[in-house]
Amino acid sequence: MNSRKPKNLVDLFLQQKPRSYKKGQIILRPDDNFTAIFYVEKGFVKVYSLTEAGDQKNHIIYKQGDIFPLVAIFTETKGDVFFETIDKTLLRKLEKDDLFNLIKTDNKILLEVIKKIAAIMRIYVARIDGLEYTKANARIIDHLLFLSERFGRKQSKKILIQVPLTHKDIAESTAISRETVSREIEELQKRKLIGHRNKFIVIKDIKKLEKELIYQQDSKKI
Amino acid sequence: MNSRKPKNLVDLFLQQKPRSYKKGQIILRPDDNFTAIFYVEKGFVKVYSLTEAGDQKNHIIYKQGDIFPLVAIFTETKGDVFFETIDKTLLRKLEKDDLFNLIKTDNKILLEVIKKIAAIMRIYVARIDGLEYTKANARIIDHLLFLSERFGRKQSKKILIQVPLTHKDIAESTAISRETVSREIEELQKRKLIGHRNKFIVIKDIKKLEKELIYQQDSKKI
DNA sequence: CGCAGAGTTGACCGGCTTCAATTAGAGTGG
DNA sequence: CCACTCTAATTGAAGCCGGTCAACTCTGCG
Repeated sequence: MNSRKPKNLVDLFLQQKPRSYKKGQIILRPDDNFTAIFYVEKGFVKVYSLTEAGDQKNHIIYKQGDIFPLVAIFTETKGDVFFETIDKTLLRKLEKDDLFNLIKTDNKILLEVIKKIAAIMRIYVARIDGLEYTKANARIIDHLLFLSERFGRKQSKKILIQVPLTHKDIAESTAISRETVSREIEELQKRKLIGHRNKFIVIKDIKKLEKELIYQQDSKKI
Repeated sequence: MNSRKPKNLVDLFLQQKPRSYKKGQIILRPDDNFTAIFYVEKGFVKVYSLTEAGDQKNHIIYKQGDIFPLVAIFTETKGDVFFETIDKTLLRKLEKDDLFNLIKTDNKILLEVIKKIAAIMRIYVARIDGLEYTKANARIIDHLLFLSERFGRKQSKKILIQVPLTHKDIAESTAISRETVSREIEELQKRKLIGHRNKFIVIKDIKKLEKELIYQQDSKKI
């Protein structure tokens, strides 16, 4: 660990040496020792678990500025999750002990950590909420809105979702079959609510999409 | 706020005056100002959002030792969630500013806060993972296992899930209709995997239940 | 005692998974 | 740079899981 005292959390990570990964590399697996913490400088890291049948269940995708793992580091329990890059990615790695030694004395950085964790927690809440839509198309639309908030970049009236995603990824994030995802996505494209620009999904009309979600969702009562 | 310097986080909360609530009272709603943080001394607080159709979507149930809200307090964003007691409950309330003033100087307590948050985050991860089972009975079985880990109390070979839950609650936590929950629960009772002791669910054979989950789940490949 | 909410049960049917058979596309190595 | 391979996506058809509706029972509580 570099000896210069870091100004803030990001500064601390940037003192570490950069590690570059290509797409599809596993950074951490369940049987690893979770003694280090990573900072995403560039790229994307997908977190998922596996069913006994071998199907993936995607939890979250970390992007630039995020740190991981959080649960394993701060609870001493390790989960059954894999961390895998889904694009060319640049990480910084810091030994857990080094971070803990620092935050024991540096209160400002500890508060930064807490805010990062809370921000990720907000994502998790949104994921749970989205997964609780009972209809497949509501779940997909909600997920698209979720993605546009987390990875979206506004371009005039449209929103470009700047993360490389396959229909398979979306299926594994929403508990829907891949085929149904394809069909629903195509339907939304036909209706000009979404589109795509070289591999990325584009939200063409977010207002309409939000209204669609309200309309689509199950209404047992009324 | 009491002037004596608290030894730890729980101690700090116990310095506040106790507030008792009966079942079904709403502690916080989306339009409230989230300027205070609560500690659960006794009882249970359910967190949920509403669909536009008025259906509840349950996120998590806080129990003794937990603190809330977390996301709203540490990210300055407020969600669309309700906090409601589901039993006779005792809470301690602390103004956000008081907590922040303390943790600015008391590093030990801040670290305690981070660990509490990480522990809750672990729950959220488990919830996401459970909601990503595509089959209803897998989702229910997983949820029962989840509940037994979070609220279970071992009694000889059985596990008593000590939290008052209705089938409706389970339905709203798993994105399954209430009728289907009833049918699946009954099936599991018939097969002696679960039972009930005065309003609480009892896991009679957790090993079998775990195996059932493996067996039930979708296996597209092989 | 009566009402409201929770749970039960049966029947129906439709949304989504599953299976299968191609097509398209992306990544790899000579 | 092109051929080869593997994964992703498309499309159609069939069948079933589970949502929905309805009618009824049960339970707790004021």
